[in-house]
Amino acid sequence: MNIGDAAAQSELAPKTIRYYESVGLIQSPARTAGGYRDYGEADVQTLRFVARARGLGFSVAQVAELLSLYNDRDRTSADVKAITMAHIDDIDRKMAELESMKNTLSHLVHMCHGDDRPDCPILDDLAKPADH
Amino acid sequence: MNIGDAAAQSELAPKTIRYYESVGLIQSPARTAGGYRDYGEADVQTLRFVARARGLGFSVAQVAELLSLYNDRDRTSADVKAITMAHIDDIDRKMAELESMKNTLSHLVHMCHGDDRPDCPILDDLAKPADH
DNA sequence: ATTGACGTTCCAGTGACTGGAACCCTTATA
DNA sequence: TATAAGGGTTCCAGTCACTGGAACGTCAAT
Repeated sequence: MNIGDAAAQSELAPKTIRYYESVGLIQSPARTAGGYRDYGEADVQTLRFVARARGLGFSVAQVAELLSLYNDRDRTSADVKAITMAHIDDIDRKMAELESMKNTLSHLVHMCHGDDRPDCPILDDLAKPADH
Repeated sequence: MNIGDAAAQSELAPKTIRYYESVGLIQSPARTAGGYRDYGEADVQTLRFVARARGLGFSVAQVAELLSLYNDRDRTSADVKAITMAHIDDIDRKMAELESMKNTLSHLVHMCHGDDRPDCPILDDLAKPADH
C-alpha cells in the first residue's frame, strides 16, 4: 500500500508519516521496485496507534515509549499507567495555567467598554507597575 | 541600567530581552561606551508590559499589536478588547481539547490495574482498530 | 507519447525561546 | 598593576512536531 492510502487509513498526513520515520518513531517500511514506500496491515496498525496516542496529547517521545511497551511481552501495566498518569499531570498543569489566564482576561474584558474611546482597563493592567 | 538589572525588574531573562529586540518586538536601547545595552525606566516599563502580556498567554505578535495600541493615542478600546476576546477564544479551544484528552485518559487509567502483569486497557485502546 | 496524480529527497521555516562557544567590559582585590 | 570574577557581547545551533516548497521520479490511463 502506498503512503497516501496508509495516511488515509491512519489519519496521518504523508509528510507526518515520513517525519515519524525520519526520527525513528516508526520503522522504515518495505519499498517497491520504483522506490515507493510499501505499507502492510501491521504498519498501518502501528500508524493508527501513533495517531491515536498523539491525538491524546502524548509527546512523540512518550509515544515511542508506549510503542516499545506495546511490543514488549514482558511489560508491566504499571509502566504504561505511570506514563499515562504523568501525562495527565502535565495536562492538569496546562489546564490550571490556562484557567488562571482566562480568569484574569475575562475580568479585564468585562471592565473594558470596547467602544471608540482610548481608555482601556486592559492596557492599564498590562502597563501597571510591578507588584512587589 | 544593564540588561541584568532590567531583566530582574521585568522578570524576563536577559536572553529573552535580546530575543525580543532581535525580532523587533521592542526597540533597541541606548548603548554605553563599552557597548552594553543601557535601559531606562521607560524601557523597563515596556519590558514589564511585555512580560505581563506574555504571561497572560498572548503571542509575541499579539503583544506587538497591544504595544502599538498602547502607544497610539488614537486607539479605540474596542480594538484592544477584540484582541483580548480572540485570545480568550483561543484559550477556550485549548482548554476544551485538554479536557477531552483528560477525560479519555482518566477513564483509561481507571481501567488499568497498574500491576506486574502485561494486560493493559490503555494499550488496548491505543491499538484498537479505527472506528469508521 | 503525454498528462496528471501520485511518490521521492532535501532544505528551510514555524514560535519562542534556550544553550553554548568565543570573546569583551567592569570592578574589586592581592 | 596584574588578574580574577562576574557581568556583558555576538552568533550559531538546538528544541518540538511538523509543514511548505522545490526539483525530480513513478505509475496508470488516455
